[in-house]
Amino acid sequence: MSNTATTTEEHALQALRDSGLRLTQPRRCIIRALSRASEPLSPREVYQQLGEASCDQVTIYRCLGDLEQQGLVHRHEFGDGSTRYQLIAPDGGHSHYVVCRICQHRQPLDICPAPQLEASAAAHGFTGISHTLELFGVCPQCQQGSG
Amino acid sequence: MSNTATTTEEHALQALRDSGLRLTQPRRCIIRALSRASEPLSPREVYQQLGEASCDQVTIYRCLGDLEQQGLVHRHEFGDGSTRYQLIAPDGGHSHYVVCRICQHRQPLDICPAPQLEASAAAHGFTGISHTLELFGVCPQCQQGSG
DNA sequence: TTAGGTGCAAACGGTTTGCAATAAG
DNA sequence: CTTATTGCAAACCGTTTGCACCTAA
Repeated sequence: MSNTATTTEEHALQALRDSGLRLTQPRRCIIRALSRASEPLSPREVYQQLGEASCDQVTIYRCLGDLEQQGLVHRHEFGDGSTRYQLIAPDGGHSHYVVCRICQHRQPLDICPAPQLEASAAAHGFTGISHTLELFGVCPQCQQGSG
Repeated sequence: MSNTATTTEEHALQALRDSGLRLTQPRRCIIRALSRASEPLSPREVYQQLGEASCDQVTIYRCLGDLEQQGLVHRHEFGDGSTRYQLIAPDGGHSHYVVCRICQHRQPLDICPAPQLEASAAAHGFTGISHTLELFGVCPQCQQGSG
């Protein structure tokens, strides 16, 4: 897992600098936490990851908001009441999931209809397009358990 | 706008009956409010629509939850802090929107990658699949104002 | 008759806001 | 130096919960 040309983390840091936002300690830590996560993280989860490098939860909310506005993170709404964020790769890469309605288990999928969607939105004159996409269903295990 | 074979409203009422849920006054009114709306409605908006046929807001939350569980409404998360619901047509029809990040204006789109998505989720053994999909961007008018 | 549904009031919990103190550039 | 950013405390507000009463079937 050594870094390639430009890691997702480096990309985010550089983009922050370029956008004129200050590269503060909390922001570095939050970006690092996101980059190390294997799944999208909620503000609370980021907070828990931080440990000693901790900062106030409010700072996390604000930072994640900034990152989203800069198009550096992808937002997920898994329907459990809290928003989660995932660092977007330099090439725009991100994930989508199917969430089990019963046990909340998340299965990442290998699809993203983004191009098609963005074309449709662009046709109406919209720019700077992003999206949110989640699937919900009942996972194999929970199907057994309940009939 | 006279009704065809089966209106979306009738379909929902029948489905509720079939599922064993009781056809109460509040549920009828809420379904009617949804069927008359030209856009997805939040619990609060449903409440405001009801007028004299009013019921408690808590009842609306519960009813919308039931309808979603029965797969009769499509859930939308426009990112403004409240969930919105849209009655699903007998043929499964529903909409997706691009929401302007600046003025919150919503533009309905004519696309839905559902089949592709569901196939992907089904490949992982999930059943009873539904989805949530929203696009975000800057609308033509707001581009002029700030650009 | 009898579950399932509803209303009311109160609790919950994620997120936002105001403002003084702090640190990045 | 200057201004963006942070931390703390408190407010916000959509949503959920507990429980007694009501009503569809």
